[in-house]
Amino acid sequence: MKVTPQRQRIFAALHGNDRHPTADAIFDEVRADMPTISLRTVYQTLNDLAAMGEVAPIDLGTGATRFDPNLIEHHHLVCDVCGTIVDVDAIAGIEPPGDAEPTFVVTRTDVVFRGNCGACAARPSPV
Amino acid sequence: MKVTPQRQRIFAALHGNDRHPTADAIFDEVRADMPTISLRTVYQTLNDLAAMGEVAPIDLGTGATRFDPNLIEHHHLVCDVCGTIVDVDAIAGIEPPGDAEPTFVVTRTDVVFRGNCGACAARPSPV
DNA sequence: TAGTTTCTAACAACCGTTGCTGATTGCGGC
DNA sequence: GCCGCAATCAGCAACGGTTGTTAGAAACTA
Repeated sequence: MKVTPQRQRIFAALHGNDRHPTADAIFDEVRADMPTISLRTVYQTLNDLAAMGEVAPIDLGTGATRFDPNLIEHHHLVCDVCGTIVDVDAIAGIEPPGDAEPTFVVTRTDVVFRGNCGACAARPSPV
Repeated sequence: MKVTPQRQRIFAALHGNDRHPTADAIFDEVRADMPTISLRTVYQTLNDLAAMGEVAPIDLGTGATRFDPNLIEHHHLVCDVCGTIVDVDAIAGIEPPGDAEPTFVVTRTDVVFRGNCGACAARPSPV
């Protein structure tokens, strides 16, 4: 895997960002420096990084896949109003009730808390 | 909201099905009885039912929105190999760590256990 | 029966993503 | 320095899932 300027820039864009950007957001940011880069390259690089375990792709039901440079196990708060995503520490001890599907082997547990972030909860409902 | 044959059939297809079908799967099933129904009508009806709270749309990262007639709060097991989805009872007491984002108001907690279902775990890895 | 409202079907469009392809780049060997 | 190979990149087209639009059909009301 070669270290190309495109990849360096994409990698940097991810790690300077705790907003869980979409591929499109990365594309916009990188394009500010490299006007000729293509969206295709961004997708390709993000998928490569994900395959190497350098970033975690997450799908929070917001329509587009997001990429998370935080590799430590954690969960997410998602604001239904503004779409903001916030990391929270993983919670220990979550597992399926023992009487359900005892043969299922769990390899990952995704927890998403949905609701309103502080700013949106304080604000009166949007008109 | 009128009760039309199309809606009745779609509603029935959902409630006779615990596989969390996609709109497309519903479409195929209903079309067996009503060859002229359009995919558009299925989507529209499913969205209407969801808006009324009669079914719950769920996005488990499988690419398409699924519809769950089970309205009681519950979580899901998702097999990474065969895509099977199984309901499990909700787990009490899951909430974000108290020291994180204390102003966030949680309205819903989605938990997805990913891994291998019994059949897929038992089977030797697919060649 | 005419008017009004609701629903349906068909089509095209949209979004996020990926397959394909030809051009480009970097690197090792000679 | 030159050649050939392999990897990469950009651009476009295409794909799956979903929704907007619209014209026509159906049902309900007065």
